[in-house]
Amino acid sequence: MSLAHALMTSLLERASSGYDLARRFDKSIGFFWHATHQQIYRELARMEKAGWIASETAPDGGRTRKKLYRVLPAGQDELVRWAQEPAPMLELRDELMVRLRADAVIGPLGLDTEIERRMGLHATRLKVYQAIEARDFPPGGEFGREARLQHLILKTGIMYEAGWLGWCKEALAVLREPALIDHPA
Amino acid sequence: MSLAHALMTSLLERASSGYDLARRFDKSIGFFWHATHQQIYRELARMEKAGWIASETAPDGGRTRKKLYRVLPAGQDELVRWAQEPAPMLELRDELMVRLRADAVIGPLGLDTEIERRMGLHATRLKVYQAIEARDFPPGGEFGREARLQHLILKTGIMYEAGWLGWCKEALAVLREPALIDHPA
DNA sequence: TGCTCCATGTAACACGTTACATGATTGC
DNA sequence: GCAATCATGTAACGTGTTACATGGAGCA
Repeated sequence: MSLAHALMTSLLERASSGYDLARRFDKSIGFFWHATHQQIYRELARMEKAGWIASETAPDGGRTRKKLYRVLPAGQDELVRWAQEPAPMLELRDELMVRLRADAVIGPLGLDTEIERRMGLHATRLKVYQAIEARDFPPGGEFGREARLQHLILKTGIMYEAGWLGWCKEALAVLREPALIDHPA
Repeated sequence: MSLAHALMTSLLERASSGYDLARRFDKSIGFFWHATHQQIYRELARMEKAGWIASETAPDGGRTRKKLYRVLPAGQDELVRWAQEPAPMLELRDELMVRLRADAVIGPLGLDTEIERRMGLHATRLKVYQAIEARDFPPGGEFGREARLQHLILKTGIMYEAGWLGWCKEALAVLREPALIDHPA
């Protein structure tokens, strides 16, 4: 399990409530590691029980129910330990591959529509990442270690979306080759 | 859920037993959609109950317990229906991104070793895919619709592994920039 | 008053992983 | 005879998803 470690990393960057974390996991961090608020609350409760994090009521005089979590030394130790064990690779496990295979066996299923839809999604995300890059990492800027690593993560997203965008174009070309229509099977 | 649909696609290509499917999901198909034998047996039982597939004892005179599954019309209808609904995108959800972020916040954690390990894994897979491509889709060959789509799927794997291989090189370069060691944080 | 957002949770279910179990066949 | 492989399964658990529930705060 590594949601716990993702959350601790976020908490080290800034002490937060579950709600705050859920929103951050819907934006920046969430582009690379998505989690719902239910998952987050459940995991925070476990981590507190394990002694990795501690909570205090937010310094707003009890106006809200907000709980602020911070990472305890035991939690940081655990994070360091975990960071050094081998990480499982991200598997290429895409339902679209199954659909393409089904299309190959059964016959044309109209997957080009679906691929066009996804091409739009990838293009949108790519633009978002590129906008963030232009804003946070302008060319010519001088950056320290932390910023360079964050930039690397962002560039991973850019590479990823650009790669899939290119793939969509190729896939559409293959699906629409006249030969595929003229000489079925 | 789409393991059921992946299994039906495989069964359409060839009627098989759970054991056969498990082996195929450990090789060719498994490069794009992994599943353990336990998952497969459980899913086959469900699918038979749902009337999507049917089993018969293998035509080996009862020498083995082998059950051969084939897809029923209801199963193929379901597969066609499913193939036409939108497919969830493959999310970039890689523990290594979390580790890089932790490294950015806490300080150097020696992730270059891990990245080198993964670089080896990607390189190995890439070679496997390229060997399959050279064997099954030699340049200059003439292929029908089915083969072209299978080739597209294989090329997806090649693009994917080659992309990550390139990423690993860039990540190593960033992690080893002297500036990152000379001017921490 | 009613709507939206803040903030935290419970419950049930779907899916994937790991460990364990059983027995037959094949090859040395 | 013994080990490896064939072939099928049960059980328990961890994680992720979806639906539902609760109540306060801010604003029109």
